[in-house]
Amino acid sequence: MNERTPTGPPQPVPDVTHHVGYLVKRAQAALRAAMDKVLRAHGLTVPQYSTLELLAQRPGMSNADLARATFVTRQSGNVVLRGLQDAGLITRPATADHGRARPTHLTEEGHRRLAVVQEAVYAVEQRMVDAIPPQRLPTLLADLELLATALEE
Amino acid sequence: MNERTPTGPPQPVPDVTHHVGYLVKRAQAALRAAMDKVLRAHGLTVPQYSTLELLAQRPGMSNADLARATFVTRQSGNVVLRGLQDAGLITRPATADHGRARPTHLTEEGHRRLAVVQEAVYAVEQRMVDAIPPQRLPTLLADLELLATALEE
DNA sequence: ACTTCCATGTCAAAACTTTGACATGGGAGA
DNA sequence: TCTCCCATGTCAAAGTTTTGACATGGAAGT
Repeated sequence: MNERTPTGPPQPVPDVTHHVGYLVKRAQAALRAAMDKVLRAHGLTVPQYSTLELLAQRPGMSNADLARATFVTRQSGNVVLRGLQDAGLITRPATADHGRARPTHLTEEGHRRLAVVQEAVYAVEQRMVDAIPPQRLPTLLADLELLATALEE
Repeated sequence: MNERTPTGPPQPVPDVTHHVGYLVKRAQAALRAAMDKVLRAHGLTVPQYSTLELLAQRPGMSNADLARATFVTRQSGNVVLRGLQDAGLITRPATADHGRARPTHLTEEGHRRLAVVQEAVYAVEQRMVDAIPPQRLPTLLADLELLATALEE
């Protein structure tokens, strides 16, 4: 074992459940469950909601853009868009004006549905924000971004 | 808009990609991709690895225990265990000694495979740890746990 | 002892996601 | 201009996960 360190004060052994990776996974699983729960009441899935939210802020994103931003494949993104289109929440031009990318936009109904759902979803976000000491929140956001970029490069 | 605040110094508008929820999702997606990449080389999936890791630290966990700990359903857990059993990495008694729960254990081969894979996986964990200023790491871990528990209750 | 309730294991079907493949449009560089 | 390369959209198949349902073993309370 370790020769230098005498048996110090009782410290919990850092098992897997205290690793960064496990905690990130756990937080995400809890988030997913909470979002699923509130979205189901409005007949939307998490990827569908995420897509609406992104389109509200950056209208004209293509399927490939949205897929990257929601962390799924283009093929999955396509399924999501089809569902939203069938529900009348988004529109896509039948023909691409430039390249193959077809810019997507929210319909009036899409904006309305999003506004309604946002109340519920933001409440979930708020539960997270409220759980963190206010002065630590900016640091937490920065650190989460550091984790992501460290793994993405 | 906001009447009190005069236009201050240039601050980035907090769009969706800066919300806690989005960043947690992004970090987890990056983690998943990184883990998949290193595990694929060893012929294991992420749930399979997670299961091995948990069993190494807490031998005798049942399928239901493992499913909860790896954030999947019992049914998915069952598939994972079947795969590991077929690969000879774990053993499950054919009959339950108490209740219906069948305690699972690593085989010798399971321990060996885990030891090999751990090197690669811990390198991924280390990339995350290295990205965070050391004095902030304990706080980050604590905050991730706060996020999770806030959503779980 | 009996009933009720809960957790577990498992089967089958449905839903969702990814992998693999291919065609098309456009830009970069010879 | 022409060729090569890359990104996009989409189809089909495979793989994975969840939803739903059911049977069984034990524990708690009556």
